[in-house]
Amino acid sequence: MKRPTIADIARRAGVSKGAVSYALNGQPGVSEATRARIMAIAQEIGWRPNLAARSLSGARADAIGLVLCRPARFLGVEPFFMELISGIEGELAASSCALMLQVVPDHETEIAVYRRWWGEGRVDGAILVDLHADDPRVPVVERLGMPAVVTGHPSGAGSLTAVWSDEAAVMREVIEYLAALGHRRVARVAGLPGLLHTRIRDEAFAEVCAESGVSEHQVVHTDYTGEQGARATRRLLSSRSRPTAIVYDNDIMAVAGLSVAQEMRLDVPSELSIVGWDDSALSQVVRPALTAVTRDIPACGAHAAQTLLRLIASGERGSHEGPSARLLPRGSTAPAGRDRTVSHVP
Amino acid sequence: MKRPTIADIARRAGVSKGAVSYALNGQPGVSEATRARIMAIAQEIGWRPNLAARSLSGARADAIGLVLCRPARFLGVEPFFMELISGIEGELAASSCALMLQVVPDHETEIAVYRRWWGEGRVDGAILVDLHADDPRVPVVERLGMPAVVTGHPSGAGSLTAVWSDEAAVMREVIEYLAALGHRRVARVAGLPGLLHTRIRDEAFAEVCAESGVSEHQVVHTDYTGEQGARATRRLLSSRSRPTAIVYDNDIMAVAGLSVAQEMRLDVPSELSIVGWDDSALSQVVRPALTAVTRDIPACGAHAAQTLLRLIASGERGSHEGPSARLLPRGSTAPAGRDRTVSHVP
DNA sequence: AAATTTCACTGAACCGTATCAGCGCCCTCT
DNA sequence: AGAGGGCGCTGATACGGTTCAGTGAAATTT
Repeated sequence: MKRPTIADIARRAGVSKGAVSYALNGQPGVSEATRARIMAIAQEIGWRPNLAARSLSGARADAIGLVLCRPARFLGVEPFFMELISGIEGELAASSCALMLQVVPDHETEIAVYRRWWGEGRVDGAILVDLHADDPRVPVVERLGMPAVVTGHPSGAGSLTAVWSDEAAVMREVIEYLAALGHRRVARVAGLPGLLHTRIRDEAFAEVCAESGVSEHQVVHTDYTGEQGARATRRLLSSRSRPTAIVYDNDIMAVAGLSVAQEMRLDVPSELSIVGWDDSALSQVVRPALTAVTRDIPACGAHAAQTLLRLIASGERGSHEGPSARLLPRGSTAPAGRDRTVSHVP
Repeated sequence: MKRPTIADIARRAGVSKGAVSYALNGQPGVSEATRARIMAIAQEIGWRPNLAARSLSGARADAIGLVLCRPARFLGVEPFFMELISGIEGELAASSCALMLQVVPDHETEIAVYRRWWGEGRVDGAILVDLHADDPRVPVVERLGMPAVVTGHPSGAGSLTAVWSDEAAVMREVIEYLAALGHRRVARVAGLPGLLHTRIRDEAFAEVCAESGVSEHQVVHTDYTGEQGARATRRLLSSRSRPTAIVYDNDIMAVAGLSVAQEMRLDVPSELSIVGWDDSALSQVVRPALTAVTRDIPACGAHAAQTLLRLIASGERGSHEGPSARLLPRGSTAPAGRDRTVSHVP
C-alpha cells in the first residue's frame, strides 16, 4: 500500500496530473466543480504532497534553519534558547514551515552547516543568533545568498536583515535606577566578551555609570555559567571596596550570585542589590525574587521568524527593532545601605 | 550562477550521469581512477547532493523529527529538553542527519505533525518524548509505520522501540536513603499526573515508603512550574504534621520549594530535607546545593538517537535500557531533626 | 455570422538524483 | 580459438510534483 500521488488522483478523477496540481494548489485553470471533486478524492485517499518532489520542482523547502553555537552543557542552563525556539515555532506553525535545528561547537562548523543546508536545498533561510563582533558568519551567509535574519544590532549584521532591541537604552534604565537608589559602586558580571551585545552593554555600562555619578564601576566577563557567575561574585564581594550592586548578564548567574551573597552572610537587598537579565521563571522562584531586565523572548523569536518568512516570501529587506526590554523591579534591589561588613540576620 | 548538479560533473568529466552517481556514492561500477577524477571535480565546483532529488529517488530524508508537547512558557523553564536535544544532536551530527523540531500545544496537533512529516517524506523517523499512560500517539505511529523510538517505559510503548531508565529503582534509592536518615514523614511534589513516568514514580513512592517505615507519605501533582512547586510546598509545610523531607519531580520546583522553606524560616536541611530530580546546573547554584537524582540527559538523548538511527538503517528493533539515574547527595538533605516549629537561625 | 477571447483542460518537459538493463571490451579458462 | 564472465561505462527510466505551451469548445465581441 503505497503513498497516493497526484497520478492516482488524476486516474480516479479522469483528468490529467496537471489539472490535479492546479486544483490542489488553488491555481486557476480548473473549474470549481472539478476542483471540488479533486479535493474530495485527495481527502478520501489521504493524499499528502511529497515534499521532496515539490521542492525539486523549484518550490520552497518549507523549512528554516537555526544553529545554536554553544557548548552542549551550557545550553540547557539558559532558558533563553528554548523560549526563543518556542516563539519561532509559534510563527512557523501558521505557515506550516518546519524548523531545522542543529547544535554545533564552533562557528566554523556552524558555517559548514549553513553551506550544507543551503547547498542541499534543505532550508529556505536561517535565523542567526548570538551575533559576535566581526562575526565570520555574516559575510559567508551574504555570499551564499541565503535569506537570513540576524538577532542582534544592525551594526554587526552587514547587509543581512537584523532584528534587535536597544540594549544600551535598557542598560541606561538599569544604571540610572541603581544610581537613583544611591548606589555608587556597581559591578557588572557580563557574558562572553566576544558577543556583540556584550560589547554594547559594556560600553553603555561604562558611559552611563560615568554620567550618573557611579564612581566605581567594573566589569567581569564570564561564560554565562552559574559557576563562573558565582566565582565572579565571590571575587567582587571579597574586594576591599565591594560593590553595593551587581548587574548580571543572565538569570543563572544572578541566582548564583544571590547564593554566594547569602553564603557570605550579606543580606540581599539591604547590603547588596542584584539585577538579573533575560528574566525567566528562575528569577521569580528564588527569595528575594530578582529584579531583572525582562523581555518577551518568545515574542522576539516570533518577530524574527516573521521577518524571515517575509524576507523569503517577498524579498522584503530592512532591519527593524523587535520587542523591547525593560527593567522589572522586584525584591533584590533596594537603596544602597550604609557601608557595613557585619552579617545581617533578619 | 546555478548550483552545480551531477550533470555538470558528468559533462566536465566526459562521462555519463550514472557513472557520476556511482562514483559519488561509493558504489561499484566505476574504476578507482574515474572515481577519483569525479570526486575531484565535484570538490572543485562545490557540488552538494540536492536533498530533494535524492529523497525523491527513494532514499532517506536524512532527518528525524522531535515534537515537544508542552505549553511554550513551560518549555524554557526545564533545562531537560535543551539538554536532551543537544545529546540527540551530537549523535545525529555524525550521520549528517538533521533534526526537525516542532513545539505543539497538544497531542492532537502532535499526531497531525507526525502524519504530515511522514506523509511528506520529510523525516525518516521520530523520537517520542513525554510518554503518557495510554498514549494516543503510540497506536497512530504504529499504524503509520514510521520508525520511532519512545523515551519511556516499554509498558507504554506498544510495539515501538523504547529506551528508558528504571524510575522505580531510583525512587527506591531515594526513599530508602531518606528513611535511613530517619525521615518518617515524606512528601512528593510530582509532575503531570498523566505522564507514565509520573505514575511509575507514584507507585514506587507509595510502595517503598510502606516498606521502609515511612509512615506518612503523600503526593501532590503539579504542572512542573516553579509556581506550582512553591504553592504545593507552602501547603505541605503549613499542614499540621508537615513532612520532614520533600522529593520534587524536577529542579525548578525543588528550588522553588527551597525558597518557600527559607521564606517560612525553616532551615534546610536541618528542619527540612529536599531532593530534586533531573539534576541541572540550577541544583548546584543555590544554597544549600540540592541533593538530586541525577542523570546524564545528553547521553539519554544520544542513546535514543542512536537507537533510532539503527532502527532506520537496519530495522533493528528491541527496547533497551539507557543511561541510568542515581541519587547524588549534596547539602539539602540531612537526618530528620526533632520536631520543632521555631525558626532556626545559623 | 465571423472573429476573437476566455475557459478548462491535456500532454509533455523539467527539477536532480538513483538505479537498472545492456553493451562493448578485455581477461581467463578449456 | 571460442565460450564465458567480470569490469566499466552508457542510456533510459523512475521518483512526484510544477509549469508551460497548446487545444478544442464555449462565450463574447464586432
